[in-house]
Amino acid sequence: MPISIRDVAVRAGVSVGTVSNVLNRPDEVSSDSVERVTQAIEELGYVRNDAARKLRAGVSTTVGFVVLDGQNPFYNDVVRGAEDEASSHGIAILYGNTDEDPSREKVYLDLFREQQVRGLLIAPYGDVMTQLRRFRSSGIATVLVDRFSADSGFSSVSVDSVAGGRLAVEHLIEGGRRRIAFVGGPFDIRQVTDRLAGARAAAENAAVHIELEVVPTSAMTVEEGVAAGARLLTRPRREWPDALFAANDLLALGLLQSLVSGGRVLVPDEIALIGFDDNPFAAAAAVPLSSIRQPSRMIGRTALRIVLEEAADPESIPRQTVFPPELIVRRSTSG
Amino acid sequence: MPISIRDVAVRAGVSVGTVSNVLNRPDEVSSDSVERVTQAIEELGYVRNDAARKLRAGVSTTVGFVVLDGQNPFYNDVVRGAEDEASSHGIAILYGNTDEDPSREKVYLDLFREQQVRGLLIAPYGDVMTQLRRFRSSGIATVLVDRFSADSGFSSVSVDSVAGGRLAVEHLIEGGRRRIAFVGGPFDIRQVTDRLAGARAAAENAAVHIELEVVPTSAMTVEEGVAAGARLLTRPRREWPDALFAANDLLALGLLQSLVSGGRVLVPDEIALIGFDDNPFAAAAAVPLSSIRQPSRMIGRTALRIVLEEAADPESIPRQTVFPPELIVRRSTSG
DNA sequence: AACTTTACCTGAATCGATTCAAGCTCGTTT
DNA sequence: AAACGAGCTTGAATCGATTCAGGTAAAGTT
Repeated sequence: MPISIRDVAVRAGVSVGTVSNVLNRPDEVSSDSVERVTQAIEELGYVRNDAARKLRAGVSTTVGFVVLDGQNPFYNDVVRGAEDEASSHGIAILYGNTDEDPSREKVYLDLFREQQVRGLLIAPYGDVMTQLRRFRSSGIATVLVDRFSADSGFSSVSVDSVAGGRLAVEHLIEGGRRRIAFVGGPFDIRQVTDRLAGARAAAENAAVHIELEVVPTSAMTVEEGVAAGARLLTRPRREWPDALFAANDLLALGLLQSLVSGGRVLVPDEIALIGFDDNPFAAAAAVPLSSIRQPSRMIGRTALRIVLEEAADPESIPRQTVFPPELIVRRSTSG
Repeated sequence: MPISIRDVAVRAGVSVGTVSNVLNRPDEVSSDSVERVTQAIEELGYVRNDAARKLRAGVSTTVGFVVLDGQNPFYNDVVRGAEDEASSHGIAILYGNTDEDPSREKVYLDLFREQQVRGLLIAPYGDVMTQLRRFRSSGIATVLVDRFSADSGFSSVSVDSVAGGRLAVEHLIEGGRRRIAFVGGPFDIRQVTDRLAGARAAAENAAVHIELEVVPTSAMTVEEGVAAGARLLTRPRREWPDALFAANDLLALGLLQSLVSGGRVLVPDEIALIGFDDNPFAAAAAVPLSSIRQPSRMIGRTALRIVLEEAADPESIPRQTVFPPELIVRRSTSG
């Protein structure tokens, strides 16, 4: 026997219309009624039936968030930011983690469309543009997260990865490093190529000559980092780079593990190391890791705010929001 | 102009009742009708309006999951397991991270009750029993995750923390350690006291004399681990314990950082270290961390399965599912 | 031939919150 | 005294999918 607005109305001695008004526009109701209704709600433990509300008023109180790697702390932080903003608007988040699997991506998009979410945030992996256009034609506002896409016609919130790459390599150069290796891949991930582009720009603009080599990986995981580190160390010592820039902190943690285990390499004395994302575990590594911080919570917050605005105003024009990255210096580059 | 079941009915030349039957019990409809309706749905790009469905049929296609620490990889894994199970049932997950804040916990519970979720999974922090009982009286199935609670009248899925504590300390003793410190806190978290109880049991049952001291912390974070490690190291060397058992891997990572930074202590030679949770970053630490693994995905999967079963059968009796923990040995204890 | 059964289909009632035209009370204006 | 307006309240219509009593036609049974 769930309690309906009718029960509340009876208890408060008013009509259902008045109860609804108390809930939605309390200023148009006498304070006497407001009080009686509020009390009745309290006593009965009434909660609005969102399904009925959604059906009649056509407003949804959920926003979908599809994330491509739920295990990566960076995305957890982004979600956390979105949550903060959402809960202050009384909005709940439907969460879907695709683990870089395009078929899961599709499943979630269908599911969320059935739910008629108010809006959709997505950190896309595969080619979801077709799906997303269907969303838009259903009138569901959509914002891309962590992916800049001027051409797609969707709003986006991301960080300037090129600037981030530049920051990282400039920092290494300032620290006196001259032989730098970029470790990352695969190269069909936009963020990877952007970060590398930034690194290249920094190397070319430097006042001194910089050697920049690329050490490709097949994924951005700790394991791949370990493997890449081991490969580097098979070289004769004088061919080692004197600094590594990893495309994200998971890779960097793996590299670090390879380098320091068994006391083989002194970090940063022999090789400096910088990552990307400022993963909370990176600060806690054996040698605390320098990194490029993305304002992850802010990204989530902003994305949610934009999606709500676009949901409210269907005429709104897609906009690209780009945040600047921030250099975080720790021991791994400041020997 | 969203497309409704009525549009589909017109297009297919049948009644709305038949369309609904095609959607929900296709075996009671002639194959001819099924085909015509299916095609009409396809052509019109119709998707069910879940709000109307929920309102009338009272069935919900979402399950709420309230997590107490969204930053902890352990919970991310649990959520991932729940997701897997959920999406195979066409169910979406409403996600709420409380960050150990009881007021956020309350907000989410209200929000999810408004949404009339099919069921609720919760890794509770504060005292939510009152709230939860209200859930149950609304007929919403509820399962506690990562918290055993025979008395509460709710089902639960968790790991035997006492056994885990025992495993950890037995392993340390077998490795020849005799002066063991348990690092953890606060002690109003059930998992902490359970893990300590297991540690105590192992120490008491050992064939040799074991000194077990308790080093309390005010939270289970990396920072607290670092602080606890620093405190330990202020003692004269001969008063150091020869092994540490941290109540979770975040603490252990912090301890490790304190111990090894600057080459102060050899791990495991001088002090062995074991954690709990088998956090993926623990395997990648400077000294790979031994730990007690919880079958986190399995926990999530199972919890979701149970909550769906209970939602389907309101007469069902609450049951406690307890998984065994598993010892994972890495370098930090096997010098 | 009269009946029962089977296999489908139909369409109105229903879920609960919102909305809005219409109504009611009082105090104010003419 | 009649007319008016401000301030509130009321209750029926509505959203779209589901359900179910009732209906129909064809097949099966006696």
